[in-house]
Amino acid sequence: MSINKGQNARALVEPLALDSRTLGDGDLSALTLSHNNEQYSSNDFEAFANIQAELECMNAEEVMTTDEEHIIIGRNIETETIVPDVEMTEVSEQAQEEHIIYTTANQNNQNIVFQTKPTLQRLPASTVQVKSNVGQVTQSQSIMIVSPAGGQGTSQILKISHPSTASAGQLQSLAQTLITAKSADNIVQLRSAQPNKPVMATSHSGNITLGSVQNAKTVQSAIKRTAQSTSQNRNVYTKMILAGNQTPSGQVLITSSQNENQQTQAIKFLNNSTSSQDVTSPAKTITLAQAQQMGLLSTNKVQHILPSSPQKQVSIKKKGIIVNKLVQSSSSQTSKMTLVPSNTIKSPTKILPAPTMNTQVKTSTISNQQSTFSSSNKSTVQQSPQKVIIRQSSLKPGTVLGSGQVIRIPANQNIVTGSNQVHQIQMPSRQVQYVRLVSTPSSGTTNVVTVGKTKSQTTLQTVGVGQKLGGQQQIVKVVPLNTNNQSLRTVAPKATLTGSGQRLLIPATATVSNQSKNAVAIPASALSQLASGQAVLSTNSNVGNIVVLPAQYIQQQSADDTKLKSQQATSGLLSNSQNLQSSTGTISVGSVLENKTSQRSYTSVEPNGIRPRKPCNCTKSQCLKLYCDCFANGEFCHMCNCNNCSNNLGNEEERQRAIKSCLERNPNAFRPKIGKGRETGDDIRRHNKGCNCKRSGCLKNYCECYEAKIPCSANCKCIGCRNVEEPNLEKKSLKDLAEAAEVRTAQLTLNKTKLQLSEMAFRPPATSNTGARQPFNFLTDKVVQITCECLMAQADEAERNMFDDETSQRLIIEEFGRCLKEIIESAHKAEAT
DNA sequence: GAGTTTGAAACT
DNA sequence: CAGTTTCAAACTC
Repeated sequence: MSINKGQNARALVEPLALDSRTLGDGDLSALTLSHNNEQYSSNDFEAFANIQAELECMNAEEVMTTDEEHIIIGRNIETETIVPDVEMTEVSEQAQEEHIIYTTANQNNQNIVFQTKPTLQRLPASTVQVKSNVGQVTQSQSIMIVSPAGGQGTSQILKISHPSTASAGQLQSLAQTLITAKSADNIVQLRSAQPNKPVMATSHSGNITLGSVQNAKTVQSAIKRTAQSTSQNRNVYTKMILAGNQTPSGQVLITSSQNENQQTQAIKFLNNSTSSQDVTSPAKTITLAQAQQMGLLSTNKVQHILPSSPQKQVSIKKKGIIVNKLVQSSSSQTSKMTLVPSNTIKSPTKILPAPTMNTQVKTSTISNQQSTFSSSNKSTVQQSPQKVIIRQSSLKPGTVLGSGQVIRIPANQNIVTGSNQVHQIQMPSRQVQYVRLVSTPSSGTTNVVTVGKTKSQTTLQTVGVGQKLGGQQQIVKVVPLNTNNQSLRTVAPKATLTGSGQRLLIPATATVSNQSKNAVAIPASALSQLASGQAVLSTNSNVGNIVVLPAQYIQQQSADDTKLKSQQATSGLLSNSQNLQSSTGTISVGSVLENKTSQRSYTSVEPNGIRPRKPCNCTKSQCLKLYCDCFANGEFCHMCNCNNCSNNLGNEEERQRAIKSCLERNPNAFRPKIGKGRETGDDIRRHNKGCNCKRSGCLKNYCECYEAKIPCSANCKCIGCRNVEEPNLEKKSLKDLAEAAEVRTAQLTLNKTKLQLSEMAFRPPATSNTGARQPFNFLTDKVVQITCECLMAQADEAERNMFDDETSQRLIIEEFGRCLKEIIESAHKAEAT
């Protein structure tokens, strides 16, 4: 991570709907490998793990790609047995072994490696080890798929981009966290790949190698060896495998690769299914070219489907691999995915980005989010965005999935893509939700993704995306709306949108309108806020809707669903909520983050470190006015006590109108009120608008400045302000500090009042009929008021200093004289001008 | 927990 | 833009 510091990671979370109609069998079905007839059950993986355990000495296979992009293809299986997902990895440079094929040394050419079978190994959790090859790699990406060993539940896919150097410890920490989070039965193994050794996993995983591959280099991972050298442009991979033994605890497979060329990615699948088959099919790895040769891929149809950066992803576009794509953008960037915790956060969900983009972004609490998200339309995003597409195939109705679920793509699915990089995959009838994550190239941060699968009949899916921007972790969850089910406390998405276009619930900014039909274009600010936990609602008239929500919203829904549990006989949503919790809770991102960043647990602090907001109690505003803090902060009401609340997904239109109305009144309405001062330095926060307190002395929470724990500034129009900057905290007693603060407060108040008086006097509101500005013309009520305040302040100061009455009176009179003098002088100045 | 106070937001 | 009203949070009892 240290390598990538300074780079901002951007993640775009997109709902993807997979429409089987749009994509013919020739497209994605072709992606199915020859062995796709095989179906793998959860037991398969277990068996596979056993096998691999035997072969442990040989170490697991490693898929090596020097390239930045990885494509993951999941196959959808209607049966309970689950076919292992296919993994596609682009390989641009060497580093391949027998099974690993890389087609071209040219980085522009990107090969795709399909890996159908994950490599599993069983190791006691305590044996978690991370051995990573050391390279000068600046970045690496890993994809984790976590699926419950019991076969129940949905698998989760995690994409982790991380600096290669730091990956080992982080991965280890992550692995441990993941393990501990779910169950003790999880097995974690971290291996460092080493060149020159045959990759075990690939060998017995049955990778497909094309003879056409050239320059393939073998990369081997040796167990228990640390990479001694990352020599010569070879890819170095670190593999971490987390496997849950039996129980529905999730299995996690983590693979990280490192490359000296600054880009390495490895994708591992750990598939677990409910079926009882004992045989696991070996993983297959093929390049994209191979896939084409094999006829698995049609070169044409899929062409435009994949989001891609203009430069490096070209080949992929041509190749038309659609399923899951990971693109590593810039060489130096780092990204990381972790699981989003489903901890209880009782705070409203952020929905809306600030209307006007980019301008204020760096102020206040969301400053970290602002990094340079740009809309997908922008070229900057497209240069080398990281993209992750997570898709979930529908399951048979009634199928209960455990915490983890493997993302699958039905063979006949089609991907509809817009001009934007954001792609949408729709599965109309199934309401399967897909989410793709796109991170902008320049970002070098970590992404957190959690994918949870819900019950078949529900469209609820959670995807948590966390970004680590500016050193802060941010998590976003994507939740598809259940169009027909009310249990989500959300109203069915309105079909008002034309066609299947998706839109974002972003207030009134023009950027939204630019998005193409099927693509969701998230403006930079939107993404920024998205990263900070705001939500994006996209509605698709045809298909299930997906809402990007902060992690806590998931929990909210879980809680809400729990409430509904007693009410609804059909516990579809309930199961959803359970799945959500299980999926997100299986692997606690919070703990992961905590391990890494020592951040507080999500229970009390949001991922970005912001304390959760208090629930509102609005009664008359419907939570659609700025009176409502939730609304004012662009959040959905969540766990609030409000009445007749319309600040929720169910009142989208109404809410949008309210947002628009607010923006019309104040374009900055949704901007943070607390920004950073300009003149006094960037470190000082200030209230952008200032307060207007009159009676509280700005020392109670009525005062927004005081509430924000910032001193009043020149922006404030408060009267009798005592909320001034604290003096330097030295080694003084509390009494001394209090006295000093009091004196300072009085002085500042006095000075401020004088300044106001001066300003008032200098800008007289009235002139005489003759045009001459006489001093008395300046004695407006305001001036009188301020003068009185000056006198009172002087009296207070005298009292504080315990002057005697005579002295106090003298000081007050002197002050009065000073005020009069100032008024007169101001009058003369005005007259002169 | 009810009532009051307060100041921002909304309204005129 | 200023004054007033509305509103919800903060505060008090």
